[in-house]
Amino acid sequence: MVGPKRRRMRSGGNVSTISNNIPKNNDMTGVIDEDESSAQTSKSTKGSTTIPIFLKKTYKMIDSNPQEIAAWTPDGDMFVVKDPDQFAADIIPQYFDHNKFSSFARQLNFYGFRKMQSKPIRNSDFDANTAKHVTFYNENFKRGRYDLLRKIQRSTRGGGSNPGQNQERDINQLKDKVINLEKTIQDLHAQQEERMRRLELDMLGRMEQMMLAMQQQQQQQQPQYQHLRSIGNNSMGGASMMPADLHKSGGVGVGPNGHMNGMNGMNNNGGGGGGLTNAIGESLDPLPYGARGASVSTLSGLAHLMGNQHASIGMKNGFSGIGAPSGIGGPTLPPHPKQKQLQTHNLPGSLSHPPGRVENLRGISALSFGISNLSRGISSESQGGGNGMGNAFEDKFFSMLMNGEKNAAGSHTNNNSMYPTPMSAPAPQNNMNNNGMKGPVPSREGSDPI
Amino acid sequence: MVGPKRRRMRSGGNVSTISNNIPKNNDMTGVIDEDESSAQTSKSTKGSTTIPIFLKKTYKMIDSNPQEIAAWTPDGDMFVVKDPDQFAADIIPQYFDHNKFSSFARQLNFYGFRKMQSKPIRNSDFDANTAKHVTFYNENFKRGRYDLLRKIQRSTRGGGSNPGQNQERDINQLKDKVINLEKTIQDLHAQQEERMRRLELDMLGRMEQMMLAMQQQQQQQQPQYQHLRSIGNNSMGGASMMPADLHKSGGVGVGPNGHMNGMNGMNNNGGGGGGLTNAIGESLDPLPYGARGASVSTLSGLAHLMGNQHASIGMKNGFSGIGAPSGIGGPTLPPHPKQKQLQTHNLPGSLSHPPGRVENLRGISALSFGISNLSRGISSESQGGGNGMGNAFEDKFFSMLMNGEKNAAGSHTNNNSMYPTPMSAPAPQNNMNNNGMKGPVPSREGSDPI
DNA sequence: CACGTGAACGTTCTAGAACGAATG
DNA sequence: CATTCGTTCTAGAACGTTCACGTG
Repeated sequence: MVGPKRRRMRSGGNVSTISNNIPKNNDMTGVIDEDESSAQTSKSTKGSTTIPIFLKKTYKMIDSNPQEIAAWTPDGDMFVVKDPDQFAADIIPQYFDHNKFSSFARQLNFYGFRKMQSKPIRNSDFDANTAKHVTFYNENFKRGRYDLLRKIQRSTRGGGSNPGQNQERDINQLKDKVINLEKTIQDLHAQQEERMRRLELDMLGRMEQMMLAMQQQQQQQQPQYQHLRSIGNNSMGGASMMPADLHKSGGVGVGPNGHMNGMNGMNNNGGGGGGLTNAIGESLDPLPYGARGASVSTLSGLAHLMGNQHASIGMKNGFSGIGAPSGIGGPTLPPHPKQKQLQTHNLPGSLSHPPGRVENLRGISALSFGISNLSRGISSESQGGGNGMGNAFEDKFFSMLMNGEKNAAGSHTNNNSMYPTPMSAPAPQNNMNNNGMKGPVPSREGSDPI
Repeated sequence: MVGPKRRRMRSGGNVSTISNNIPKNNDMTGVIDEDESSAQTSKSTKGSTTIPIFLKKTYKMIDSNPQEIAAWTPDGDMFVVKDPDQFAADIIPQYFDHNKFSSFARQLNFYGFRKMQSKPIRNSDFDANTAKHVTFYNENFKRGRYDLLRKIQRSTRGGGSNPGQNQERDINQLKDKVINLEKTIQDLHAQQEERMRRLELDMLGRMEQMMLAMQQQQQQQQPQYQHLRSIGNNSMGGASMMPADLHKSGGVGVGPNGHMNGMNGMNNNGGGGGGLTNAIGESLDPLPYGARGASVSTLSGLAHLMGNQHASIGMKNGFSGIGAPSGIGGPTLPPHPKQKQLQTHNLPGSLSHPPGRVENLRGISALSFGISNLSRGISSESQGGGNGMGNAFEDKFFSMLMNGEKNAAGSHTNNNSMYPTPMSAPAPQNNMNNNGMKGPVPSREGSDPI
């Protein structure tokens, strides 16, 4: 094969020339070749076993050349071309069909070799003797490890010595994953909002209902006579009403029982779905007393509250949500929620909402009516009761905030880990700044003086 | 230019990769290199490990230069160039291909170093000896911590020349990102529950308030015919009413029990729902009527509130949804808004909770009383009037959610540093603010002492 | 003015593309 | 003719060095 020429030298005449020069005996015989010689180029076999000719030649070249021109590094992990010019002129042509160092380097490149930096840390270290040195490294190209060559494959080929490819795949997969996760998160957010919205609507609806009911009752009652009647009849609406009567009359099982009864009555009304019942049951636990009591009395109270006096009270809190903002007019009604929110919102800017609610709650709590108790009871559920009324709510919010923060925090940590590396990250500046800014800096100043 | 000619070794890819892999002949001997050398071959190895040549050189430069010209600060956290001119003229050229201090500084800049201020605060403090001193600081550039250098990366760099390393880095980053995202999702799930609960509590609290207010009003108003009243009260549905009566009359189960009773009544109305919310919502659906009845009685109170006097007032504000909308008689009001809402809600079935709740709303909506208006009014506040009723609340909630999300989000991206502290703060608002605020502030200023 | 950053230009190394040659 | 490899030339990416600009 090699024998007679052939080889493409290709390009310029020089090369060719050179090649000519070259005897080509190539024979990189020695340890190396033999075997393959035949195998050679053909890709035939292959599998991993096939060793590209370029590698065989290069290995032999480094292994058997004058140390002054090219050689293995002391540890045998890399090879150094001490005099590229001479190497190109005298050595390369002996093995390849050209005499260009760049072409040799390109080939090394195809096979995954890397040029090692040769620059000294200190220029002073610069040594004319080594200045020209060019070192190449390949994980599987080491002195005495001819066997490793089979692991090296040309980059353009499927093979893959290049880890890069696999990694790329991984990267793409991960990117897809990230995209999906982000999407999921967005969906979750959307859902959350949706739920909250619904819940609010639901609550509002309920409130309306209550309002209506109350109004109606009032109307009915006013007539005076009716009430009684209503009782008998409507009773509740029954539901609740009924029980009441019952209780009275019978002195029913006041305690829980009484309730139960009442409930039952109610349930029947509501009756309906099992779901309801469940709900009810649960709900009760939490706020039982307060809630009830509150609610009961409440109504009338509300009017007041909302109305003039009370409202103001609520307002006091400061937040207030509700009443407060409303200022005068608002005064009466507690509707507030929003108002407060608004206000709060404005203030904080960022967190606006959450706080707002909290505040509102507080305002409410301020009312200090039985309600407050209720609220607590409620809140207590989640948290634990003891706190001041407002507290409960506040706590909730806090916790909420906390959670939010936590997340953030978590992210931080995590992120940190992430970012560090990432340098690549979009905003380098940020990274830099942050780093620089934070911790260290401050402390340091003092030091300056030095 | 300057020095020896150009050498640039190019740090680029090589450096990194190479450095790692490389055995080192490079010379950056000294303490420095060794480590890397081993690193081994594969370029794959660690991305992070790569240390830019600039840093190696600078480290070595500071570490091995005459103390008179450049040195570490006493604490080893920074380095000081005592005589920039001499440093530029004599030292820089030994390591780099130029002799300009500004170029050196520019590089330091790329790697995140900050120049510490050395100016004296008082003129009198001026010291000719230190006047020229220039101090640079980098969180990961400290005496005896050569290992930290790997954490420093060039700001502009996308990755290094080495694809492998870069890819690895990317992969790690992506993996971290995935972890964070997954965590975020988990948190979101957790938060969702929490938020819903809170929202419900909040709403319940408000409702209670209203109830109380109404009751009070009622009482006030009614004084006349008390007998009826009791009834009337009861009416409420008994719920609330009942209790009242009971208390009065029988002193029934007073205490808690009494409440309970009331509750029952109420609950029934509102719902017995367990947690207030749930109970109510649910209960309502089921038993609309009853509820109403109950509520009605209550309502009366409300009616008043909303209705004529007070309510109207409140309404004025605009917010308030309640009163305002209710306009005159609650009843009169056009319920609509909600209905619509409800409907929409219903649609979504998907969300488990929501739906249920929604439905409740529907029931309510069905009532189509003035209440609906009320609700709207309320909602409107937050948003601005025009929207559908629910909007206001929705907005709030949304915003709330948003905020929460933001935080989370923030965390991902920015926050890193920021949040850490927040949690502690008592007031939610504060927290938020703090968070945002914090991060940055600290950073630099201190340093400047100047 | 000082400091930090952006932009321009040069250098180095790696990778892509084009084309020839050899093998089957 | 299809495939693979060799050889060149060129493009891309990243860092290094300078110079200039904006902010305080």
